[in-house]
Amino acid sequence: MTEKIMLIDGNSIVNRAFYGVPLLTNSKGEYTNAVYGFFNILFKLIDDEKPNHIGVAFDLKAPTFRHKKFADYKGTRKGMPDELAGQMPVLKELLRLLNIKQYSCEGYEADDILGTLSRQAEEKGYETIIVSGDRDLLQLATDTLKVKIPKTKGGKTEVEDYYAKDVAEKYGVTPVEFIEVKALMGDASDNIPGVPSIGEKTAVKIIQQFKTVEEAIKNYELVKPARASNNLIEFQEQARMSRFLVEIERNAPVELNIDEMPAMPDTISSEAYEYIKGLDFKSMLGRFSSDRAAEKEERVLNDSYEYICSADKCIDYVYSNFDGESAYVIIEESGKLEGVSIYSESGGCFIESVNGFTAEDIIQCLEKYFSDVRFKKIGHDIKKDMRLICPVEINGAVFDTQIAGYILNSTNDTYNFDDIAKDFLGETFESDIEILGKGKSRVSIKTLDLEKRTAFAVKQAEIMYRAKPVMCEKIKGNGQEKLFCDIEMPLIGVLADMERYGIKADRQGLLYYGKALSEQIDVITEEIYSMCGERFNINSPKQLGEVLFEKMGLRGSKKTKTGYSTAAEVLEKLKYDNPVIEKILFYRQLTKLKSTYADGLLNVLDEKTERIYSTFNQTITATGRISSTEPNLQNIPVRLELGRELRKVFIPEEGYVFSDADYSQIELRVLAHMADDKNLIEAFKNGQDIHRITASQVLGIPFDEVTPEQRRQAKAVNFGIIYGIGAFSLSQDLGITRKEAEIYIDNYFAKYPNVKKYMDETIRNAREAGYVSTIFGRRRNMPELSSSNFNTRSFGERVAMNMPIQGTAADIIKIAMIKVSRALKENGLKSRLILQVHDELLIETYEKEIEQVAVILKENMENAVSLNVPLVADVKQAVNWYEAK
DNA sequence: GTTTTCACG
DNA sequence: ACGTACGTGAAAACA
Repeated sequence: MTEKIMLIDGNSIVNRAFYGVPLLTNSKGEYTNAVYGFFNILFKLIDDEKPNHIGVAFDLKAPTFRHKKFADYKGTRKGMPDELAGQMPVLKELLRLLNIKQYSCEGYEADDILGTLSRQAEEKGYETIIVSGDRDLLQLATDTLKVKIPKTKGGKTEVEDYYAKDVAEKYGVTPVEFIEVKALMGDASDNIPGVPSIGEKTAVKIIQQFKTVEEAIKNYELVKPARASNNLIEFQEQARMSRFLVEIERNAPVELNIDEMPAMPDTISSEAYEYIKGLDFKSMLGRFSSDRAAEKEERVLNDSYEYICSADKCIDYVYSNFDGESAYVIIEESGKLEGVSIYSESGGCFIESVNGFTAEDIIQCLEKYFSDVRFKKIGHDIKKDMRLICPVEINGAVFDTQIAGYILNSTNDTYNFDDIAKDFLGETFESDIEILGKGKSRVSIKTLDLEKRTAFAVKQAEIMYRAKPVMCEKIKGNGQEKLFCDIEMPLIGVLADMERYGIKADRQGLLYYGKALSEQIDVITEEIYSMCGERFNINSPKQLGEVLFEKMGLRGSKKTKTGYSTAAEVLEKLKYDNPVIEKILFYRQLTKLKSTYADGLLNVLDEKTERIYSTFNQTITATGRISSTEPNLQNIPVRLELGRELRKVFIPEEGYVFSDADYSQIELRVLAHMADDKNLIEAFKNGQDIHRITASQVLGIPFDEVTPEQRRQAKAVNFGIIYGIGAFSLSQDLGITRKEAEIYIDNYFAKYPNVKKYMDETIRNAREAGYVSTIFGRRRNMPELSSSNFNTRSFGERVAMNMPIQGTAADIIKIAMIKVSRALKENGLKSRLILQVHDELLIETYEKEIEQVAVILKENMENAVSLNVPLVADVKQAVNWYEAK
């Protein structure tokens, strides 16, 4: 076996990790994000490459030979932030405990150590890999030496691999020439001057022609453009200096010794185990075996935890202990209740279903506990519980810890017990996934012994009970009580009802629709095969890309990470080059409808009731919207006629009709209100077509003379404003030049100056406060705004502009849903709310209640809140969802 | 499990 | 010079 060596640029990777991972702390309040991120990247690299020797190089604080030659080298660099500096000793200590070899060398940077060690490794014929976040290292790539550049993208690590040929492909020069290019273009982050007026494009061109800086200087008359030529001669010393600074030293005084460089160990010392545990890196421990890890941490079972498996004892214990406020957890396995745990100051119990004492018995025993409002209940994902124990109702649910977690930070992806324990109690709790596993290796709770499963069940309730006051305090501190108590908590029941009712679908219609699609797909598939001259999987972007762009030679296209893009927007541009393109686009439309909708919906159509039951998630979106899953009923086709036909299969039950109401332009109205822009408010007060008004005002033409095309453009601008517009995207969307788009946007802001002011202020406030919020106090944290990465920061700015608008609209319709649902119940109507699609509500309406429902919908939606602009909801009746628009 | 594409507001 | 509008979920291919 050949030796495989991985050499890591420690400083560069820990920097990436620090900025790529949010500022985590362990339970002692020490920052750990950079160390955590470093090891995440390291483990991924090790899993991918399986090196048998690892070394990590670090810079020293002392000045290097580069500083001695050029005092300003890295002069613009700010020092490490304190949050990172404090983690460096931790990182180094942990590496030491894991026996990972560390290199550093006085007077030299980590780069030079890597350059030197890799040279020695190559000379000995070892397979060598260099890892760094710094592209300067690409100069070291050869046909056999690979440079890996990890990128953290939204929490995940992706790695780009570069051999010499990859550098050539991406940058148009060889790795060695890469040094010359950098010398000419300079590097602002290292304060390497380069040559003025020469940027990447020009530098590459010059080096492609002359190969080296020296040659280019010698032949400066031939260098184009003229400005570059002049500067090259004038700044030639600066260019030589830059080259010196950029080139990595490959003869630093360090010695490679692979015997001192073991791979990542499988087993670690108890010292290392304790150290990792102290950092709260639980998941990391899973990689290692250890003497200590093997000694299972036997938890001492709290004596006050009561185990209950009989009706008598259940009733006796519960009703004599939990009459005030308590937290409960329903333990469920594949949709079936296995047990219930309850916890309060007076103790905790686990009521378990065992032979003879069934799930139904438990529900019966606890009926009063759940349905009587005098038992104040803290739950977690109460909506799920409502469905689980239906028809027994849950009343008096005062606090849902999952939703509270979401309100306090809407950007987390989970709000599980372990998350809550960590975030609000500063404790670690082994999650159900850690204890029971996930996927097909998940085991039943029954496999745990009695004490363990009692502790496991009751601990969860205990966490909720203790976290609640902490969460309450934060909610109050944020001014979010109303949002939580008056919107999110009451919404739980509304959503639970919607899930329980479901929506009726016409099975025959769905089958017929799918069959018609299949027939068309068969025909068009053959047509595409014959037009392309071969049979292949049209669904595979890879195969399709090869056929279109390689075999048929269609014009080059934008590449994705893995190959050619064949997305509709790309194909659309090639429509006139080959008739097969239109066929493929149509094929895509057909197969999407068939697989996702026709087949997808049939799969979830209940055979007994002929209804479809979606799940509405209340804790997913970063903006406050709800989402819909299994199936998603919020993305049923409507824009194209063929897809829209599908809506005909969604029908009301016998004796009922649909009442469908949608808000008109709710987001733009919210914007008008929040920005308090006179012009925009006036436009809505006049009650006319808003896009047309925008066109007329921005273009300065009479309302009646606006052409359909002008209206279309204004509509795109209006949408763009809501999303945090950019001239580039608007130009793409409208097929106009960037310049024209810019003018359009400028004119828009000139006409609606308060909108501009509002956007600027929102971003400024967000940067200061670290979050944005809606009128009702819903928040989204915005760490992106202080990112040093341009793209991340720009994204943050767009999000900051969009979230308050989208979020306020979401708040408003949630309020309307609660009001509508209450009105239906208070009036004793049979009609029920069954769907919400962001700005639309659908009510399955009892025929005799049509008029009443129409009034309830319109009144409650339009008066859900009072803004500076009127809210308008249009209500329609229909015999299916297709007709409702 | 990740990537690509496409359906909706 | 960057890379390019906000928010979702599902299916199929691919690794």
